[in-house]
Amino acid sequence: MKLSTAEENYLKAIFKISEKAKKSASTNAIAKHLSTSAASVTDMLKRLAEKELINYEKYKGVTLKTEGIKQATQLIRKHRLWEVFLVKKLRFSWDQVHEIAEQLEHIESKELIMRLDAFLDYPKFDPHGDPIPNADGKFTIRSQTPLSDMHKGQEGKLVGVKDHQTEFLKYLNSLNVKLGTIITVIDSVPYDGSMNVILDGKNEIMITAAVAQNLLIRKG
Amino acid sequence: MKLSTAEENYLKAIFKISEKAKKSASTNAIAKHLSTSAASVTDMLKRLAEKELINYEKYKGVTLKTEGIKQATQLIRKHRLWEVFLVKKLRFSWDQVHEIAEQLEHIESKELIMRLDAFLDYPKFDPHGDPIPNADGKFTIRSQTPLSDMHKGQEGKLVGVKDHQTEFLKYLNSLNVKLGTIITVIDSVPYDGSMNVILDGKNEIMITAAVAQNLLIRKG
DNA sequence: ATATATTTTTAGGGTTATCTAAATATTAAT
DNA sequence: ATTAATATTTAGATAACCCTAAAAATATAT
Ligand SMILES: [Mn+2]
Ligand SMILES: [Mn+2]
Ligand SMILES: [Mn+2]
Ligand SMILES: [Mn+2]
Repeated sequence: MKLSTAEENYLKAIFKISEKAKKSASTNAIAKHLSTSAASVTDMLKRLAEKELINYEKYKGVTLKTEGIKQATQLIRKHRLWEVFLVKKLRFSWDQVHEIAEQLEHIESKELIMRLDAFLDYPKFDPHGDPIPNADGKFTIRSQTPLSDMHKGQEGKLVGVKDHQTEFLKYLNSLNVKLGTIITVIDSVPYDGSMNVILDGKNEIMITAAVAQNLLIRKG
Repeated sequence: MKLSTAEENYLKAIFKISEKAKKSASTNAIAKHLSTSAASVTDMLKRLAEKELINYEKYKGVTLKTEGIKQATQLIRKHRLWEVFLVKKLRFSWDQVHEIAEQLEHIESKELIMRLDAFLDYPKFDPHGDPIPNADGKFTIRSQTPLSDMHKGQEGKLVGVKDHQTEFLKYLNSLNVKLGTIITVIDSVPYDGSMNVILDGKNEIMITAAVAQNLLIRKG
């Protein structure tokens, strides 16, 4: 089934919202995610339901049907592969690639994605540490903990970030925190959740709770 | 100025038609080029004229204004750079890349094109031998002659093809004719314009006039 | 020069994807 | 259980592109 860019974006939004909330996506949540009006969302939901891509009942929120999941997953696969390309091959910084990948993900060609995947050597994770679904839509699962849940003395490697905003990523750049950085918790302040950590066994820095919540660590 | 995909395609069509015909582009020529109706073309021409991208007078055909030329040229630059990427990096065959490049050319990011250009080592020609305009819109000019205009005993290198259709390119593949192939004219038949040629000093083959007209040779 | 053929434009519509404002349904609070 | 707040849908428009059929302008042929 050939979908429009708008339809694809809605499916991806529904996928991401229900993945995070672990329940059906509400009209307002979709509207917010896509920076559009609730009325426009209702409009589109009717059309997506008509095409059998989603389960939609008035006032009840939506979930993706099998074909909707497949389409959303493929879109995410394309988005993340392109992000890898932009960072690994074109040497973009991880804070510059999301917007461009938002466009590239809609390019339609099975062959292109197959070859891109091979060219990049079948990456399993994107530049933000997000898993890249394979051609069958399977995601690699990885055990990870938000830094904010770790305790004094614990150590691990930064494997992902929750927040993808340029602002946040640039701040991490300025702290010299990147994927692969080894983070050791020196202590955490119960009062405000801030933490003192050591990066790669070298520099000690202070990290606020807001930042710690968005850093995903693989312990050990 | 931010243009829609449709607007960009019209500008490119007008550019190519007037380049080839060396005069203004007619409504019908544009319609044919874009496989759309003449009515739709008139509709779009009004909008492009409104945006000061073209010179348009009812019934008189259109030419591009400065900004229209700039936009069309940049689009061609992007198309051809992507084609180089697809062939050189993703190992597509030259007959498979045009359709995908038609999509990729509309991705908007100055930075992306700059980096792609560098990644590809600043190519001057695309996989079909067409010149890639530089960032300022300048095309490299190259002396070239259709094989059909060459005479017995003359020799040269294949540097481009006029016809870009998959059908034609696949036929060339089957003849083992590619860019860079040295072609020596053994003789040409005045009756039907067909020619006998030698490829890279090895195999002798026969080429019809229709094919010879679409092969561009740099003599010597 | 007039008739005929061709090209181009206009008229009238359709689809997709938006929007704002108003109406209705659902949820939360008293 | 009403009422108030919030969420969602409907109503009515608009803009961008596209269409076919009909009208008008231009080009060609006799
Ligand atoms: Mn992204
Ligand atoms: Mn990412
Ligand atoms: Mn092409
Ligand atoms: Mn080309």
